Amino acid sequence: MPHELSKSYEPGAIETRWADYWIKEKLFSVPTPSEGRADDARPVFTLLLPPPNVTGRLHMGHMFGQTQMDIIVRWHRMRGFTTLWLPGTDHAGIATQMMVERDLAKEGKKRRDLGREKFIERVWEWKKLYGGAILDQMKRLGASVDWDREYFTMDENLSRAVREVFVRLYEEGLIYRGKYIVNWCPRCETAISDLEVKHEEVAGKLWEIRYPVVGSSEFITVATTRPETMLGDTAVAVNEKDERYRHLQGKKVLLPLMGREIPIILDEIAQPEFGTGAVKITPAHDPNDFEAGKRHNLPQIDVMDEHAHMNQNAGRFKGLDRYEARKRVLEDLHEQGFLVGEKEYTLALGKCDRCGTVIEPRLSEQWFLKIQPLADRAIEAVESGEITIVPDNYRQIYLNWMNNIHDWCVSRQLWWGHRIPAWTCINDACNEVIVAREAPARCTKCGGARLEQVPDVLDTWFSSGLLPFTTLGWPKKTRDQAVFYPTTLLITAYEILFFWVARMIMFGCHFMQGHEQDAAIKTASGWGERKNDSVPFRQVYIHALVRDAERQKMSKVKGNVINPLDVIERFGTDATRFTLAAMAAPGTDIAFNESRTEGYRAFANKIWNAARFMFMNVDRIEPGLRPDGGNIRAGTGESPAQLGIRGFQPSTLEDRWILSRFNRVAADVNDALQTYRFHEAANRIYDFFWGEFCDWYLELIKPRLYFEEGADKSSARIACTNLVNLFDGSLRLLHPIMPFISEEIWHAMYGGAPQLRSIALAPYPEFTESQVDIAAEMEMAILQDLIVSIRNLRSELKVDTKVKVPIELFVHEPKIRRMIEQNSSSVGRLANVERITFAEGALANRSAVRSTSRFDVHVVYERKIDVAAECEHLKKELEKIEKEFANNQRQLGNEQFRAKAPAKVVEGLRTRAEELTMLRDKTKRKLEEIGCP
RNA sequence: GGGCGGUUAGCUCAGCUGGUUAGAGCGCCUGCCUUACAAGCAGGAGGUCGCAGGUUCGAGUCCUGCACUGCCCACCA
Repeated sequence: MPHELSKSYEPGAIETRWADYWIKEKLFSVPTPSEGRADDARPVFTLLLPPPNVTGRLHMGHMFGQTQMDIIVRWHRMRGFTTLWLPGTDHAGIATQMMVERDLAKEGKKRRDLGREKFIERVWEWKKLYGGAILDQMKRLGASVDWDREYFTMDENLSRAVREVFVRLYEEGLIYRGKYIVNWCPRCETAISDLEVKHEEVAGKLWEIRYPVVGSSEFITVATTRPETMLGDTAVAVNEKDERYRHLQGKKVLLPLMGREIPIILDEIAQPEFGTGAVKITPAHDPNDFEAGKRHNLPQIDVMDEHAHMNQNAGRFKGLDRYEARKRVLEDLHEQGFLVGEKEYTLALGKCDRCGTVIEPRLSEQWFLKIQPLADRAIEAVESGEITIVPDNYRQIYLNWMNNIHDWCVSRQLWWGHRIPAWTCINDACNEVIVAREAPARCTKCGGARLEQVPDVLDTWFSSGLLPFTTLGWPKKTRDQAVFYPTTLLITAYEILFFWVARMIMFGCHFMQGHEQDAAIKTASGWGERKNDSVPFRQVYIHALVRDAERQKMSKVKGNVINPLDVIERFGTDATRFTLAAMAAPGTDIAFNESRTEGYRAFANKIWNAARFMFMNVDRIEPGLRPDGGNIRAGTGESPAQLGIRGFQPSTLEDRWILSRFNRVAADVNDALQTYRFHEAANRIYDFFWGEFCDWYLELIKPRLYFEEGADKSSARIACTNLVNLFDGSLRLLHPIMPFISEEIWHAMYGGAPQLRSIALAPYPEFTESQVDIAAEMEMAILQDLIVSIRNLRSELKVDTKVKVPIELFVHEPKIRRMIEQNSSSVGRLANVERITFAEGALANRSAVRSTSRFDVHVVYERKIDVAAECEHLKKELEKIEKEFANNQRQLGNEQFRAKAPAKVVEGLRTRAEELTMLRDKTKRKLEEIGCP
């Protein structure tokens, strides 16, 4: 049966077909390995997908991350690991709630119009409607996740685990409830954590207001960037050391506009060098003032409501929005002569990460996680190397953050999320708060039956921080945990290092303390020591960010978001993945550039056509021929030597050469992937496949394939076998980066071998030393040099493409001359040469000659060369040689260099010196010969 | 206010632990529809590696300073 590949490469159809096939065949599903099963002998590789927001849409950042994950995952699977990539989605509290609220707004409704229950129902509907989108998109990317284990952070079992964690932490005294200043978003109407506040430098003002000192004609001047908060002032602080205010100790000031007498206190919050040295204290509206207020027992006067509108405590300003109030306060202060200064001032304004609204520090009752004990262990885990962070510089960033961590406000005044498992007794004035796994029937204090669950939900990151173990069945002790925990690796973007990675480490170390991975499980090598199995993962790889072609960070607001599906639509998933891989040098952000993708689509097309070429010949010469590589299975104890190219019978120079080159590439690619140098892996494969396999090898074997009618087919058969096996190996090498085209061609090659389900399960090529042939590589390099030299001369002499020219060749070494003689038909074919005449002496003093240290080659062609152009060329050439030679001699003449540089380098320079001398002399003679001035 | 990264060909980027002649893709120029591929083939032009010092036998690579640029972190009014 002839192999079928359509004439042109159309990625769309191929890619969707294989994506469906992989899922239908459950190719990437990993059943729980049972104890003592043979498979347990295989090492385990586990990767948790950073869960995208359930209602999210795929953007280039996702695709970038997932491409890298998929490459690593497929690579491990092919290398014989039991490979689990665990997918899921996050309920994304604020983000999702906002979307649904926006949707409601179209109907002119607010969430309170519906009420909590109805609203949540609506979110679930929304989730059902849009929730699968991102997963469908992932399928299009070819992400080889285990779809059978897909989770959602609000699944019942995960929710139960969240409650369990909360209750345990509460019982351990690590979760507490209290009234503190938190970051409040007036638009989202909820508290948010420090991490969710983004600071932005803006030009603002610093106003100076004077407060009259009671019982004196003096004033004390304070400075503020938020004058409206003065309505809630309960003191003015000055520094003890500040002589200017020493005499005011114990006195009071009359708060303007409010007519309230407030004390002057001594506190180091006031720094003499800053502003006037006196500072207003508003304990209900500023975290520093809050602390100062506690130190001095000051009342807390909250002058705003949850919308940041002024409340009854703001007197006549009640009802005004905070900025309107600011304006009016300033006007009034000015009128009454209290406003004495206004300066330009740059301030770092905190904004809500989600909606951009300016944050209001607000006094409110919240739940906090006492972080220090957790952080201590999380620091230890990284410092001790139980978790390694790559690239290394993120390690310090992580440690800095962890060392300066504050308690985490985990409660949110939202409706969508895990509701805090706490109940308030509303029986009379009891107010007892009960934290429990399930709703209690009676109050534990007063015995009353009227209990109400706390309305708050938990920060989204609270539940996602638990995923490494909750997705494996925690709190139950499961076989999955014994096998897959700790996960091997985490690949993620820097953005969520603190939000997510840090929390997972804290929670993992805490809740999995004492956990031990089944001793029979071999973990992947290269991921640090197995000292402590409570960590959620052994290594974290932080990848860079994708920017647009102008290096701008992509954001919906800017409208510069590149939709990967558009790119995929035009160039194919494989080409898009290859682009991302080829640009993914660790550490640096990438500017997504479509012209690259276009180039890699051309690469896919090149592979496609090479495959068509192969099939054309196989069908003609040896129909039914299949490669051998797929018949060996990964992880079955085959020695590495057997994982190279199988069934390859090197019978010619080009055979020996390509086999050797292939093994070098395999070595480099494995090496590159081990250290996340995706770009290097991609480039190596690209250069090999196009630059060596297609440009040289395929061209060189054509004479063997195009045998004469009735001639012996045996060398054609060998050529075919080699071709097929090499192609098979190359596809396997390529597969992690370009899974679709490799699968398509691979199946065509193995057509009718049903036991081979997918190239994704075939072994990954490894370096096989016995297949390296240094002599072949050297000889081939000379041959390539010769062919290129002839092509150069032809081009300079403007020889018509179709004309075959005779050449004269002088080779110093007999061995090399013999080698060229043996391969003269290759030279003839690839350089369009009619016949080769070997000269017995050097050919340097002739025009139309190219020289290297190994040979002189002369193209015999009657057309007169362009003397002027040739002169210019030769002069330039000579100049270059002289320059290098001078440099070369300078170094060799240096005694220090000869003494200190490695012998290899010195020797290299000496050899080069000889070459250069020879080339210089030849070039000079040529110049004379032609008669250049 | 701290910390981190970038600056290499017209454009987008490689260049790992310092070592002989700094690479690729795209674009550009020349010639080819050569029976796998014009999404191709062959050849070519194009770079004082941001600036100034330093270390070294030797610096795109290490150190210092500067300039420009981007990012992150930060409860000083």
